[in-house]
Amino acid sequence: MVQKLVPRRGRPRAYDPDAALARAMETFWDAGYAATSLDDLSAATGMNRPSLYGAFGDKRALYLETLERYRAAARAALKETLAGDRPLREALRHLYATALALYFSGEHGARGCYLIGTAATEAVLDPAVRAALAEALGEIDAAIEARIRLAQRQGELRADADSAALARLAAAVLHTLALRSRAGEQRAALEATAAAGIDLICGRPAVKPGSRRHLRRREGSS
Amino acid sequence: MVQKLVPRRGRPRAYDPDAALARAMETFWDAGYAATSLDDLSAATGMNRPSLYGAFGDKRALYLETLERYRAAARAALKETLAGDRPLREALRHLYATALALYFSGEHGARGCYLIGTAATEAVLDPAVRAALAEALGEIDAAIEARIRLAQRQGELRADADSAALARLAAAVLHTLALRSRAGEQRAALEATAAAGIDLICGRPAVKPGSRRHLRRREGSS
DNA sequence: TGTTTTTTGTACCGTCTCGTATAAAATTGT
DNA sequence: ACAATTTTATACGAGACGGTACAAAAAACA
Repeated sequence: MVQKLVPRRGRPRAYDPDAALARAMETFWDAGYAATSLDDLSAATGMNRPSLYGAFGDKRALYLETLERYRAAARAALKETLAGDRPLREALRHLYATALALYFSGEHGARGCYLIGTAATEAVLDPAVRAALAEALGEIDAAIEARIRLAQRQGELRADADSAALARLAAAVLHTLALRSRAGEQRAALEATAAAGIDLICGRPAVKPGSRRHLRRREGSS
Repeated sequence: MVQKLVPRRGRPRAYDPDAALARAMETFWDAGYAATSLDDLSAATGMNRPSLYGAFGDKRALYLETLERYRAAARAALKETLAGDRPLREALRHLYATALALYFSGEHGARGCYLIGTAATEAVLDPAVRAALAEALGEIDAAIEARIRLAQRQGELRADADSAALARLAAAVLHTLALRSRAGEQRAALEATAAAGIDLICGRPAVKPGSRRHLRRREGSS
């Protein structure tokens, strides 16, 4: 990653670009894009304004780069948690646990998902942000759908289930965790909701603890 | 509602406070709280800045009032769509259809839910916004849970299902619709996701169209 | 008609905003 | 040691920002 092989010609930069990007992301994450000033970013990264400009361009370009950075991290997390070496239930449990750990990692309290906390607001009026958000959501859907199809091939889930629809609902659980954590809900409540979502998606209906007698299911009325 | 009974003493106000509040909300809805300036609000409402100040207080107080207005509308919509005069499936279908109609009603394209589009961003650093958001989400959960319990009493849903957990997952479908519409997803895709969510919650598994042979369900692996 | 009361419209203030110009500092090459 | 190159640091400028003072306007009261 670090290509410091041939030393550059002039004065060496006093910052690590990727670390600065991470700090900038932290700042946007708490306050949102619009409420974060260049002074805030300068203070968070330790870079003064001209250096910020030279490294990333203007505020919006910097923000778009943080979105790409977050997407790359999310991609890696999806690949790791949804690996095919364990049952689908375990994979989803791992996915939701990893997400909650991230959503609750803020210094100023829980802050949820970076995309939902910052990009969702800008998405209406900024096409680039909207595109990044839509692509990120699509990647999550696709990764979960691929894992569900694997579970279907392995006989964990009935083969005629709509894997795409189920994946989008599994992603919906992720979305609600992100939103609710940002709204201040307790982590234990979100863990319970994640577990209930897994039960619903993987085939066991949500049942009040203490009254799970038999697991057959009523059919819908229509 | 209108108490114009006894005419006030001084010069009559040239605006309708509630209509102005609605216009202000439209403005926040598109751009978010932080990116909306008082000039934007002045232009949208037709009120000049001193009038805005006299009527609502500062920008934040005005925003908090729009949140209350939205919550009141949401409360009314929940009551209407979740009425007990039809099956749960129909009630949820009506709820999601009403929500989608709202989420796609923006002038600058779909904008999703007002709370998710604006309040979620401010919630981390503004306790009042966070409280309003949390209470609004709680009201939605509670309304859906009450409707689910009714369905259980009427035998539509098995009585030992965890109504609170199911309600939070039904709300999660609402949250994902709000987010995805703001991300630019097509309305038809969201309608399909809503239908799949109803199937999952009310008891019929999501099945690929064209292969719904029998409706029995696999059990979870654990 | 004149006084009182409330709202409107304009103009303004201090502050913060983003972005940049400019010079000093720190390195490589010769 | 000196020139060339790149980054840093300070400082600045034009404009937008939130919020308010003040006088004109429009109504009810006397």
